[in-house]
Amino acid sequence: MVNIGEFARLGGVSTRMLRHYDALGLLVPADVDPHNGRRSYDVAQLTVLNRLIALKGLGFSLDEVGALLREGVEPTELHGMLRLRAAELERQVRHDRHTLDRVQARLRLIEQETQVNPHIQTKYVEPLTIAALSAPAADASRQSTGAVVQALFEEVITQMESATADRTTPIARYVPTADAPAVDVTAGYAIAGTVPGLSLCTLPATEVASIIHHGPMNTISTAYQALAHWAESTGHSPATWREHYLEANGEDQSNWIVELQLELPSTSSTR
Amino acid sequence: MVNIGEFARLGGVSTRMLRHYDALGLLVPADVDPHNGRRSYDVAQLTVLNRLIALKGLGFSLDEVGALLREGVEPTELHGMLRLRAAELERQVRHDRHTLDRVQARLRLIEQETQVNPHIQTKYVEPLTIAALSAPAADASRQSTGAVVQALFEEVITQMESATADRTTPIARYVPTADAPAVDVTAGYAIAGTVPGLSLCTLPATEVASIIHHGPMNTISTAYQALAHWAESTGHSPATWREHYLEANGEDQSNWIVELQLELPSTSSTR
DNA sequence: TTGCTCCTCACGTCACGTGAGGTGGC
DNA sequence: TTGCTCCTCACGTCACGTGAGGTGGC
Repeated sequence: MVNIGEFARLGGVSTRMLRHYDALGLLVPADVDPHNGRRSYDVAQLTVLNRLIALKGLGFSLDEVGALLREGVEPTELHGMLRLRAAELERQVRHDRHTLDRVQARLRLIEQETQVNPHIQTKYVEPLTIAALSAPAADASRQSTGAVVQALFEEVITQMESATADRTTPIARYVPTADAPAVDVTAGYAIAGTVPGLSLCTLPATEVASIIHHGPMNTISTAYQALAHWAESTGHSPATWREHYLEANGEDQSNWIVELQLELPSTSSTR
Repeated sequence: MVNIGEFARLGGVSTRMLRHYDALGLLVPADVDPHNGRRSYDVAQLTVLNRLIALKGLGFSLDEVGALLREGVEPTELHGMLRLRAAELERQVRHDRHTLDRVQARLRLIEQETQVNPHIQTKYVEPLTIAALSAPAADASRQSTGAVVQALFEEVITQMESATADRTTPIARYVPTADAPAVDVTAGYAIAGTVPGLSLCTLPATEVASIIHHGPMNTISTAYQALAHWAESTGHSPATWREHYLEANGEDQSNWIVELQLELPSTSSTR
């Protein structure tokens, strides 16, 4: 039997937290002096405290931790709660990544505006699973692809809305076909889980050359030309590319932010 | 000039939020009726609202948004704030990923306990940058590697503490050397940024066979044997492997959770 | 007797959601 | 006159941190 200060030290928590857990009934001291209210804990209660901390560390609320601590939670029930938690965390991670992408795009925009920088950046992108639809376009020009992309997104949005899936960054990918000037267009949203009516496709991890465009889509050719110029001067031939619509809300396109990514074929390096 | 309800609809926010932004001085209506207090907004104020929403969407607090909205923020200052934000988001993503790993490990533990499942799972792991140190061990046995790993971790922790870098999952990687039974051991923590005195090394993305161990390290051989048995039966030769110490706090190892990952050489597939 | 630990309120945090209770405009 | 929108409080959210003000134990 130790007092609250000692128990807190042993458990690596604050005394305030222990009083809080007591108040919530999560971890009641083994004994309370009826005269002065002082709490005494059994050292064996450290096990409970550790489980409490572990569950809290998995991101459960104290309410949920309480439910889990009370004996009688069947493994299947715990399993269900953990699956929910995992799904939440996946959503959270995707959301934060999306925000991070947007913050980084804005950083690069500022750098472009203040200095005459090489706007092009090469980077590695991780594999990306998107719920998407595909269709061919006659050629790689914006005149040809624009309508195709728009139609695809409208269809994708319809499907996702009826499935109440949450959307993050819209992404389009353009792949040259064997059929001369025609390109295959894929458009969709990064997602976890599945959406009925949409196929999930995983865009491969790859090295890309990336540039940020700011403004309406009808002025994006500047960025494309810069990217094409870069590709030419570095000996790459433009091929498959992607568009990440990082800020693209509403019809007013004047503040749209779009990242163009040119996929660079792996130079069959070490790997 | 529109009333608050109309302005809220146009901006896609709640009237409550508009009143809140008014109270905080972030977005004051163009006019307020002195008699009945009704707010009127200028449609041109939608620009401000949109900027406010955009900044909030990047994760800035309303206080910070306020500072950014007041004119006179220089690009360099905004740049600084965005860099801070990006760093925060990276930390957040790493933290949530770590939590997700732990939740998933517990899920697999429950599955192992309830059913006699194949405990081994193959999966793709993304490239992982860790602040780490390396040293050779005489052979791959735990007797040889154990002391090396422990010494490495102690040194890494010392360096990171003096740099006040925050640690997440401890990770060890074992790579066979040309020098017969000896293996190279690398131990460290996933991290962003750099730590003086520690080299950053990026573990490659790869397919792995993974198994979860629960309990003290002196009982981990069961898991190793299962993994070795699996490798043998599927035609893989055990080679490079990793240990993720998902739950490993304090000296009491009885609740440790460790994920073993056997790297599978890429079968030179499509990519 | 002096520190030290312990106690119980109770406010503050962050960005609103959600009523309660009431009033002016079409 | 009836809905409809608007108004201003003010509580609730979540897990504590942080004093304030006071008391018992070594």
